[in-house]
Amino acid sequence: MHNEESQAKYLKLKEYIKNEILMGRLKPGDQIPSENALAQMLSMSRNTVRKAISILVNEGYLYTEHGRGTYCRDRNINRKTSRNIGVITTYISEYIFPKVIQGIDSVLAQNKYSIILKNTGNDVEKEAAYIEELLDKDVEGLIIEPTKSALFSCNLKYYEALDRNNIPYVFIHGYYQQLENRSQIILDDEDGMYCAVNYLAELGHRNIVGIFKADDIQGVNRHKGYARALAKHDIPYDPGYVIWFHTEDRLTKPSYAVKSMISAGKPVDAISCYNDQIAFNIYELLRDLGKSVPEDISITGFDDSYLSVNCPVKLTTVRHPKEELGEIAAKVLLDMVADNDYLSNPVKKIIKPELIIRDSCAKR
Amino acid sequence: MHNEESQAKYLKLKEYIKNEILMGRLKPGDQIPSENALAQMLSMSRNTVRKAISILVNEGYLYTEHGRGTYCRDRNINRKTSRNIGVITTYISEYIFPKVIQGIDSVLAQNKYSIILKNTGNDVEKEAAYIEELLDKDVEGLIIEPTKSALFSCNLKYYEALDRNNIPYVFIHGYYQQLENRSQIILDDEDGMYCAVNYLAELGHRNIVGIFKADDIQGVNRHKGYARALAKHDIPYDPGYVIWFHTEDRLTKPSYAVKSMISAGKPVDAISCYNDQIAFNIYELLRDLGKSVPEDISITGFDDSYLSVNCPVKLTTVRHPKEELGEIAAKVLLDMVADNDYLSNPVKKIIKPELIIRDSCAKR
DNA sequence: CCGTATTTGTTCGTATGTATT
DNA sequence: CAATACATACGAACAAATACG
Repeated sequence: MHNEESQAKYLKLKEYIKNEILMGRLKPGDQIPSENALAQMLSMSRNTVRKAISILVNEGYLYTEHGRGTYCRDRNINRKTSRNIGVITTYISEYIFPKVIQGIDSVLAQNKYSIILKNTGNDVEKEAAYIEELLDKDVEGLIIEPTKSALFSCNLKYYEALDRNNIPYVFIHGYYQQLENRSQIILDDEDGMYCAVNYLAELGHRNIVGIFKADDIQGVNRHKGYARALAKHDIPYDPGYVIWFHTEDRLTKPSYAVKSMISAGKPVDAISCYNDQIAFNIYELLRDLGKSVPEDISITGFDDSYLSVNCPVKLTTVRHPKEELGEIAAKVLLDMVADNDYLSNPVKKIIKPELIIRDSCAKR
Repeated sequence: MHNEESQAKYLKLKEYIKNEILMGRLKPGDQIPSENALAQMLSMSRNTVRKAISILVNEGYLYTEHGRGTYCRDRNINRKTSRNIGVITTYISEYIFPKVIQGIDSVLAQNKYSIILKNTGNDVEKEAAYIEELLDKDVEGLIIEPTKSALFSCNLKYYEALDRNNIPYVFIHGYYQQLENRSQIILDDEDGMYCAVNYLAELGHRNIVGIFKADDIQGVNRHKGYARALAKHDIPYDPGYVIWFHTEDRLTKPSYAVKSMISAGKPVDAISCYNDQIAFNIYELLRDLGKSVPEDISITGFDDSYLSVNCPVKLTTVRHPKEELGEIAAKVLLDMVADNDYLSNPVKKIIKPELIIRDSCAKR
């Protein structure tokens, strides 16, 4: 077999039909074209068509009636009792993930549900593949941390498939603009960063660098808070003080950009960072450059993670209610599972963060 | 079709083979004649033979191997194809858990398996409940971090149920003595602690405190390594220098015990800790007591976690191959899933740890 | 009720691809 | 490398169930 996709013809047809069903273009009870018609349309032999169909019959997507035709089966029957909830995260890291999943697990375990864990590594295609996989596994609901949520989601059709199959889902941390009217448990990222930058400005700092993640909505919103706080204090917004990084260059870009600024002699009073990881890296960079925190430069983190207390100079940061967020998401989802009309009642919780003042900021 | 039984040829062959298996004339592992051979013998086309075989493959009576042949499957219990693997951990914490699960996930995702995650909070009854739950959910295998593995397991019957149901499982980090001949991927805890204490002794320390967890087998084994290293250096074993703690008092007991020793004026040269978390706590205690590390007292950790590098004085510790361990466990489990006779071939991997020398130990 | 067209079900033959031994 | 075994694919014929005029 030497097809472009190096995939068997019958498998391609199988996937095609399966997709039509998942995407709702084929609804339960709908008749598919006859074997002969398909064979002619797709210029393959009837035998090959039959092979594809027989697999889908075996998997429960189709059923055949002798002399009548082949039809799409209603697969929603056993869905409601699996007592499994899918959790799709972007990263399984030491950072805030463990506490969030702890919160989710505590609520789900109490209600005798299990977590099916998937992580995308912030890869949009994996997100699509995993939603499809979980559709197959009959989960009763999903908790999803969106992948690259600042970008337009190309996986919209998969979310629509979830809607059609009556599988509720809750977004955490971020959401897609196209799916704004879905349930979501998020932090008020704008307000959080506003608090941090406002605090820096009140301490007398004027040249405040902002470091933000460009590819998720949290980064975009935190940047908004940064700009708003500057405006309040009549500090002109200078794009030269704003550093944007992406998932792919997260380990190099922020440090490199700050280093360039400082060695170019640009005045820097303070640096407000996208999160504690960045702040920790910036702290180490400044130390290596011979600058002391907070005497020479103040820095703020975000998330109130273990890093903010483990850092030699404890970081002033913005509280992220990690476990609580997981708990709320799980509770909201279970309510949606019980509610037949959940699509009309999306739940949006925007958690107000608070500033945690520690040792990494000083008066100017 | 006008056969005597008015039955399709392929159905007859199917029933015939199925009967041979049920009557025990075809035993698990036996090879059936090749498709061509059967076609010739029974004077039917190879296609018809294939149809019969494909049904039996689907029903789980046979399996085919490309290029080799078609074999009889061990079918005393219906081996499902849920493509789910249960993972039972003791804690979902920031500590080493995320990296271990990352390793597990990377291998399972590659093989299109999903993780069903359960955490016991080190509660033996929850362990039992979750094994039972996962039996219900048709997982194909389990990766289990044993709960309180130093104690005699009262959940033996649940593990026996797994055996009876042909659901393979792999222990990680520890194991139960009663289930010693099951697959297990563990660290050589004794050797690891031996290296650490040996290193301390070679630096000239004699009064070496050891802090160990009493309720898991890792603690017991690490204690053995501690004792062996002392013996090698002719340092008498003094129970007064050994601190045992349990899951429940892990946050208070070690610090309290060390504090008591020091305020009682007992000479302490070095402290070798059960893990980096304990070492980190002890570091903070010593700092608060005005002792400096490593000048006044040397300390060692265990696990090479983020804590050992985030600690203001970077900890000398023992390397724990967190991701690798997860990967190995997942690979071994998948091999067992494919092996009908996995119970006779337990895989035991004991990973040799190595000492990571950083800044928390000094010559006496 | 009959006949015809359509649709799925069964069977055969043939050819070629690919993995294993 | 050759032989063997399973995998994919095409084409053809006929059987059996159904739909419809």
